[in-house]
Amino acid sequence: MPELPEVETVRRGLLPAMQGARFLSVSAHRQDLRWPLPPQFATRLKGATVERLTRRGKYLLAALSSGDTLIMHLGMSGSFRISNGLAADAASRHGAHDHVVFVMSSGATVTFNDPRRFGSMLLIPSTELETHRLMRGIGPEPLDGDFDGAALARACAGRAVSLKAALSNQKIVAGLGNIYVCEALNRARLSPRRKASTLGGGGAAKKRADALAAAIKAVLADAIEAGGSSLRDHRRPDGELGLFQHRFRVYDRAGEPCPNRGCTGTIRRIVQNGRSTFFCPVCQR
DNA sequence: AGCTCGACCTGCACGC
DNA sequence: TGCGTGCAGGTCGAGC
Repeated sequence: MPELPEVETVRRGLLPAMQGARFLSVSAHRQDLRWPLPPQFATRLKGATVERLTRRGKYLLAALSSGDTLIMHLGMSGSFRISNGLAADAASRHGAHDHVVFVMSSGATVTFNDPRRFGSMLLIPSTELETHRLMRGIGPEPLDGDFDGAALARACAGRAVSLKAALSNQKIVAGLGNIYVCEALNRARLSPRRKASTLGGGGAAKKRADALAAAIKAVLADAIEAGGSSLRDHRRPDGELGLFQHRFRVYDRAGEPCPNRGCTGTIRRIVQNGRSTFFCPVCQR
């Protein structure tokens, strides 16, 4: 499910259920997510209050009153669902792939579901967050004010890889994945096959970097405003569908006309680094 | 160090 | 109907 807009949508959906609320009970129906759940997972959470629920790239971070931070990642197929039934009920009444259930003092039950189990939950002392191996080295937040063409060009300097590979790399920019990389490159009219290092330098290179940084910000902001994308039946925590999939310009649109103004090209699918890329070979150079 | 690729897992859509 | 194949919004770690 999750690239930055979906994770941000999940975060906003979970806020009223989790932020400021205490864990009344925690049930782990499966320990073997991407990594095994930490020892004493339920015990360490129980009784703690979620002081702040934030996001870094595609990670959700719950800072707890206990001094720990709960790090959550949705992998490819993870989702959260909020329900409000009787607490004892809700925790025991769980369906297929409901791996973790939090019963919160807000009255909400928060259920983590993840068929493929590429998602993860970790618990680490908050003081170690910044130096943690999963956090250290994550690139700039693309929606932050100081992310711009120059920052992007700097991160791509000397990179022999394609723009597609570079933007998919969380160390270069945080939060982009297969969909939004394709979408941003189409908006910026840049080829996914172009070398990332060609964003560096003056003149035309600077124009490319500025256009790409602006396109990344725009597509992410538009997608968040639409509540993210809902593919394959995925839902937001409140059960609503995100709507941005209807506004994809290229993703999964091979054979359709390029939507860029004045362009008569046709969207094509290619494979880069083992993943589908969708782009317009006519206007994306 | 950077880069490519296989591996991790389940489910679904497709063709035979 | 069943079975095989390929594909899916991620990312880690082995091996060059």
